[in-house]
Amino acid sequence: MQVLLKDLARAAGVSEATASRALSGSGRISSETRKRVRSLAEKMGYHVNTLARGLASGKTNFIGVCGAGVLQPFMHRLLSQLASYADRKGQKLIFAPWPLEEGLQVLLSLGIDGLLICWETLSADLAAELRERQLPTVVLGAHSKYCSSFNVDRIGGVKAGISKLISLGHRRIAFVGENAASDKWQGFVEAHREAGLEVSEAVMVPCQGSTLGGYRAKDLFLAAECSAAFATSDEIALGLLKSLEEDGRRIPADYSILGYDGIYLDQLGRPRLATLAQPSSALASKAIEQLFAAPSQVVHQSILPEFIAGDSIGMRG
Amino acid sequence: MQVLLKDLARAAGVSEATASRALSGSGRISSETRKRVRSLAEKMGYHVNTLARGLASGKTNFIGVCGAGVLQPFMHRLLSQLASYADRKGQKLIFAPWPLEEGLQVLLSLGIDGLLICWETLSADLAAELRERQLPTVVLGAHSKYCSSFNVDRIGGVKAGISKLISLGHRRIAFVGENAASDKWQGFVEAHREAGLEVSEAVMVPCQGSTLGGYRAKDLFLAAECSAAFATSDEIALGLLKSLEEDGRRIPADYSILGYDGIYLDQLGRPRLATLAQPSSALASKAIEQLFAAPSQVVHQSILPEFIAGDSIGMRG
DNA sequence: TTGAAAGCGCTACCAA
DNA sequence: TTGGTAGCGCTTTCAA
Repeated sequence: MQVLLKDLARAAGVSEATASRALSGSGRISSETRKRVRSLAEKMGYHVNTLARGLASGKTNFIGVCGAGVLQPFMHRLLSQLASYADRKGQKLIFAPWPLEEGLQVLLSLGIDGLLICWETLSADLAAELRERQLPTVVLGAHSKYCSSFNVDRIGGVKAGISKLISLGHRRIAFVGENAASDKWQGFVEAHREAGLEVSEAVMVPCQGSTLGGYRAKDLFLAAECSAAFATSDEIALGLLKSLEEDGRRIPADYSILGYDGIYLDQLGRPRLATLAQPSSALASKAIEQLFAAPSQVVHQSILPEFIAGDSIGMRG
Repeated sequence: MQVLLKDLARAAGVSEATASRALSGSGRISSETRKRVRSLAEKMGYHVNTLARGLASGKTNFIGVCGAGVLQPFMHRLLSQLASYADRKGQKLIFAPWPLEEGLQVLLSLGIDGLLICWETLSADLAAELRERQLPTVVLGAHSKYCSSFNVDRIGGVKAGISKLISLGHRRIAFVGENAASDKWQGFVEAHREAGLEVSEAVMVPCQGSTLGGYRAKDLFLAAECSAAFATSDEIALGLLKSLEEDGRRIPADYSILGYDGIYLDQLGRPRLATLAQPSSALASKAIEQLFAAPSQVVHQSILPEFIAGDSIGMRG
């Protein structure tokens, strides 16, 4: 049989109320009673029923995680960081890897104490509902009008990466990626301007945001006559790199390639793609911190990606 | 304000009991009342409180997913397949990507209706606890003594893959991977035996199960004087491939490489690694099916990985 | 087919 | 510091 609170209370010779206090950590109670009840709970194999506790207290110690990115490759690092920071606050992460609206309903009906939305923005309607419930919410990897958000400073990150390429002697750098990536394009342009270089739109190599896209972008890239490429995602970078190598070009001797995201940080040893990695550790710690900060404080912050010096960039040949 | 069942009932002019019946789909109730209550619920934005429903009914419609593999790269496909099959049964997946014991406690205290354990086996203790709670449990990607399990037929899969290499003219194939992979080794040997070929232990190239491991295994592989390599994971395969190409060898002209797992199926276009992909779709549908089958029926099944003919294998040069 | 009422297991309030 | 008691929001008997 499942051990219930009343069984525990009876065995300890106290009331259910006292047993509950002993376990929950709050409440006024003698430390001796607490110790006794807790050790007994362990011995008897008692575990609170989360459902009942949540219903009675209105708190579940669950933090819901949803949003487009939840199952994306570069999210592994972020998710495990989030889980570990949350753990220190005694909270557990629950993932709802579905479309935002749907995932949100599940999470809300579970009585989560906080919500993290990853790589997606919040509609006004949803924001209103969340506000009404007073649910602490943080948006990660995007900006939100409605709640605290920790965005990635794509402009600054790309700018720093491109400056690095320029300092390595590259004077004509291709911008390979989906056109929509306008933040990244802006950082790209700013780095050039700061170095006193002109940027022609001819260095823009449009391609789909996949490895295949990068693979197919080779001819356009070569036609752009650049000595280096900035790819707006690591997938693109890897595809392009592969395709250039198959063509007999050497990386980084002939061409330098800089990626974005840091998807393979844990996986690839050498040769490692130089990339602008998502600042997952900073994002995670700030997000969790903010979730438990004064709820009235709405904070917006942008965090720079981390420049990872890999083996795919070098001095201009 | 949050809309509660009693608000809905009052608005519909029925008792809470009736409103509850109208929503839950079971219970005897006139279809007219049901329709009225349901449309009203939608209009008023009513959502059941999962906590309360779970507490009262003992059912949550949640299926817990835990085990070592939950956040591994090749699990993406499996997890989304699981989610979609579960959805058809009106169930939602909840992920607990922590060490098994810990994740299990969270899930159990949530009152899940079923449990999927991925790529891990169940200890006798845990099995006993699950049995006591009568929680339908299925183990995926491993064999279990204690509950239904759908394992991957690694032996048969590798055997088929190696036979394919043999049919392409390869007579001496390296086995690159961690030594622990004994199922795979067995399949490797059987394929040779069936073809009337001898297997020398000299073709065993031990290496760590990472891209870096594969990258470093190059010299040992070359020393083994094989025309093809079977790597026990795609990471290893990719590392080895990369390292050989850097060395000026052409794949598959000079060497054929076959991987295992299918981690990049969705991501990489060309060139695509030939691999033995985890049979995620079959695993997912069978697992969900079994979860709702007669609980007394314990089923054990092994499913063949899917052979993906990529561009990394070819006729012996 | 419906309504009234008794819980599900726990926490929170009040009084002692 | 403790115990009694009234719910949390829902489902599920049992009668009607």
